Amino acid sequence: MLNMNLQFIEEKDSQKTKRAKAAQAKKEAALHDPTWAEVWETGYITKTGKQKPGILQMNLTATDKARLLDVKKAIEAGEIGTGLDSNKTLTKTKALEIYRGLMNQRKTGILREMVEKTPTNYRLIQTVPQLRRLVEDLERETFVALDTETTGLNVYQDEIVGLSLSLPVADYHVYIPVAHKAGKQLDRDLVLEALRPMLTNPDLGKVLHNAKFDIHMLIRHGVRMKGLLHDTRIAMALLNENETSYALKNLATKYGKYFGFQEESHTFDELFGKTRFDDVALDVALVYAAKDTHLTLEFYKWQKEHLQKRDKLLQLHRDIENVLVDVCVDMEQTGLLIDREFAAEYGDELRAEIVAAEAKLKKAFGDINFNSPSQLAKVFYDDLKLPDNNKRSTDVKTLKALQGEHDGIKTLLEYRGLTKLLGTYVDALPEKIQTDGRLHGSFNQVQTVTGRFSSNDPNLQNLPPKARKLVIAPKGMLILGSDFSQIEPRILAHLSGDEHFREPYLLGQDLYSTLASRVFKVPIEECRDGSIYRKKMKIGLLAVMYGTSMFTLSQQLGISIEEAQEFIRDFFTSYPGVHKFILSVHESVKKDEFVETIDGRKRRFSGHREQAKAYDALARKICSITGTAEVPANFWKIKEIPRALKEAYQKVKGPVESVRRQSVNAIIQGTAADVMKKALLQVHAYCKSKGWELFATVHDEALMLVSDQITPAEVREIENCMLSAVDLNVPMKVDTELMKRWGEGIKKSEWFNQAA
DNA sequence: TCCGCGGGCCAC
DNA sequence: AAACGTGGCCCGCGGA
Repeated sequence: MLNMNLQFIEEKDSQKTKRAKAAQAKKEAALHDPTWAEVWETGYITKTGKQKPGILQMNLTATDKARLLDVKKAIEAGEIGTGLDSNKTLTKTKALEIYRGLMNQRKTGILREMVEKTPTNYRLIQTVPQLRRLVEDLERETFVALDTETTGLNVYQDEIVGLSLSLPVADYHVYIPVAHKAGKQLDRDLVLEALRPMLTNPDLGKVLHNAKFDIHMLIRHGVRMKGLLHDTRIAMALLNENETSYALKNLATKYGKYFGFQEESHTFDELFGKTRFDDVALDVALVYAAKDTHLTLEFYKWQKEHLQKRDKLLQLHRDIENVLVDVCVDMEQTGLLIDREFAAEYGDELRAEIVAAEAKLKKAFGDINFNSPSQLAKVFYDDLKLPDNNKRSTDVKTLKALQGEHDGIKTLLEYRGLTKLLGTYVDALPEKIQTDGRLHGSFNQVQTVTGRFSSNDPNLQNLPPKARKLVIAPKGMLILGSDFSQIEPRILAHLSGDEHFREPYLLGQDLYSTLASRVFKVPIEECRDGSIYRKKMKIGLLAVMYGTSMFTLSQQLGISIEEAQEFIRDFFTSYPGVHKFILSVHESVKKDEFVETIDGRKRRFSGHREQAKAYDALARKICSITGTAEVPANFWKIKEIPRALKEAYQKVKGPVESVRRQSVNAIIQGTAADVMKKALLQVHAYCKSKGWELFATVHDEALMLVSDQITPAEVREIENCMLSAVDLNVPMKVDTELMKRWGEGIKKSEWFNQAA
């Protein structure tokens, strides 16, 4: 209920939905764009300069559309002139030119106004006495807000040019310039040394927005910050995982009215664009930077109130996410050692194979760019007249189906694999190596709606086995990877409480074999590892957990839709607790418009209640006509159902079923993410005590660098760290591998056997 | 030259 | 008529 009074509940579209929506929007914009017509009013000018009346049919990007509306408003308000005679029509080019001028005019105006309105308790620290006074005042604080301004965003290369601090007790906000190109200021090292006791004091709480960045920057200048109290970016992600932007200024613009910041806040980009912060004049820098920590401080107080009203979320924040920041920083600092020689050789090898494949492809398909789907589609479906099924797709699935039609397709598939491996991994990874010789990817603990980690620049969570081989352990060290075995099915077993589903885990039997034997009603001997029953069951369970449609399942299993339906029916009959659990999630998300993990992480689905009610009502109506318990899969073909009813049902079916799939998945995936985060905290602490280092996490796996003298007992310790994060009503299992080179892991038992 | 988008594809 | 959850990166392509 508490969620209702806040504007937290917004739905962020998945990448897939976003793409679909964008495509649709583009289509519509291309057909008819009244916005543009409004701006032009009298018509439009064609490329050749001819003026035409009527509505312009032009494909406008959403950005341009917004810009033109902005220009229109500004002209009407007299903010800016068009510079045109009144009888002339505005061209698109001219309108965008006016827009640029308008932006510059506004920017200058905003900055001037900001400086003029600098609050009296915003202060520049430019002299030693001022700094000394600041340090004295800091001693009376229990927490402060902190931020760094830098030359750029690369935490391994860029530098701090200033620090801002907000002092709640002393009630003032400072900016300490240390490396601006102009203006009176103190030396960076001197300032950092003066602040070091305070920065490294774990008992003085620090409040930051996106603390990871500033902690990295401070490490770069030799200071390891301690005492992170609250990260407003992380807290915001917990309070609303659907937020479209987590930039502080955007959040302030949206939520500032709740904590005393009425006016619009402008992002760095809006105000400074590509200007480096050390080029910014000090009076401007003060008002911009001090406002940052001022905002952060007030935002923190406001967020704290809301967290305190939500026990579980507060705990999740305090005990998991907040303390995880340091783990994340360490993980990124450790980075990965890349075998450059191996990468170079492997790259050459791949390049040779690609050249050979290209020659074959040229013979088969002509001199086109084989990386271009549009050029390939032209050759396949226009020239060679291959069956296109109205899709003209060139993806792997389609190509595999077409393999029999043309000899060159097999080569194209090989070529795809080779170029993907080379371009995305083998060539790309070494290029990201920083000056310290290590590859430092970024791990983000609050970038996903479910609570999983994401990774980027480069993404270390999607390296295929062949690319993992580029990563090696430094001398005297080994790579150790521990992963939770079947964590998501185990969580489903726990949450559903299904006796039969839990049984194999309690008895230490193979889950998929047991499931297969029960569902397919065949002896367990026929369902062992490698059997077709077990394989099908694995796909089937994924379908159950993620709510796959019968169509997709039938495709994946190579059976008819009816057989797929029967399979799922049999599964639910065999495991009624699982069925009950899934239905109960559907019910609760319909009632609450959110679901939560065991640790209280929420995923919210705004507006679902309404749609789910409509969907259920329409489904009942259809069922009353067909006389069935559920809407038949082939309802479109049933003549007795009125067309309008079919259409109304179809319209809500997609979104409602999508939310249902997402909600079941969010609980399972999100709980697994919570478990992994707790495990990382334990593993990190243990590694630190040993002088070892965590360097990555891949959803259900923790990867670390350990001594090559590691003992079996120490491996058990690590596994126990992982297991201590789990509290389910079925046992958890952790598998550990050791290796010199990632992707060449050897099970711990074999590793120690062979060493002995 | 840079940007955004779409198709495609890698991981769990 | 549309068809499975969570992510990020590469390339081509069209537009500024």
